[in-house]
Amino acid sequence: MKKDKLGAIRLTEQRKVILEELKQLKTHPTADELYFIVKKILPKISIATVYRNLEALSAAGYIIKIKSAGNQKRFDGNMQEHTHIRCIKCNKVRDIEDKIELPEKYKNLKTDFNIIGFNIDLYGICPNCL
Amino acid sequence: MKKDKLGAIRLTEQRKVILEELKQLKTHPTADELYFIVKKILPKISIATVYRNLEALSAAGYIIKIKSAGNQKRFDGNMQEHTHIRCIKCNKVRDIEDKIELPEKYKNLKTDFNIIGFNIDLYGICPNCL
DNA sequence: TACTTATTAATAATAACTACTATTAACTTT
DNA sequence: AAAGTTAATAGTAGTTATTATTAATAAGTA
Ligand SMILES: [Mn+2]
Ligand SMILES: [Mn+2]
Ligand SMILES: [Zn+2]
Ligand SMILES: [Zn+2]
Repeated sequence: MKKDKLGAIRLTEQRKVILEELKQLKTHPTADELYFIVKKILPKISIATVYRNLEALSAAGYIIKIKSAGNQKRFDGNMQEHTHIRCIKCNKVRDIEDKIELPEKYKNLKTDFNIIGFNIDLYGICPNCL
Repeated sequence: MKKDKLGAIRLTEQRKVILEELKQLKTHPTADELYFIVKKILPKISIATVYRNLEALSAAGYIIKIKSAGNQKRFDGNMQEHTHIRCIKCNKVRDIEDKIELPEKYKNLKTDFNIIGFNIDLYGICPNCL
């Protein structure tokens, strides 16, 4: 079985197209937005397949799932570490080139949780909504 | 970042109880969790009233709405600036006393968005899920 | 008081997933 | 290659968390 080094998932035709199309976008689409894009290439694809595979691809580490933008999840094919800014009006997400680092002094915060990582995102208003 | 002045909403009995109960908790409850707590004091309250008023109270600046913890929103009556850590297994949210500041060098990020503020939250595994 | 507006409880409706099922495709063993 | 086994898919049903509607009630105002 030809499995990829990232996670153990098989890259089916549907998954390949979802992944390729997502990687070409800078827009952080929602599942349904990506469904309409992918449907141009695979007209018979089911929306459930898109949802299922966006989940599978993010679990396997191929893509990023952005949960904090409105009530819909958004997806990102750009695996470079980078920061996002989200529009509080329309929930669109834009990349910010700079990778924001957490200052040293916050490396050992007092908590009984086992710290794995952190998330920084900015929020504001996009040019379109201004 | 910026504290809004409290909006003008009428504090009905239901709203007072929701607010008081929420402020006594350190647990960042979901709407339905808070519904069961409030029901002990106001047994006839409707769950829709809890949802509606959590929205109203957060819009008016009385409470904080935490959107990035799983698929349910969580609410926080603690209006002191503070940071959260979220358990990636059970989505519970815990306070971290320290207020994390965005380093100076990130004050001038290159973006065409109108930056309003930023969010930092940590994630990890809570003692219960370990 | 009479009128107007806001809020409520109860319930219906919605949005965004998520699970199920029968079918097909891919891999493994014979 | 054939048969057996497992994984993935399309289509659709079901679920969950929230949001809208509605008729009744409470609060604010003239
Ligand atoms: Mn991005
Ligand atoms: Mn808190
Ligand atoms: Zn916008
Ligand atoms: Zn936990």
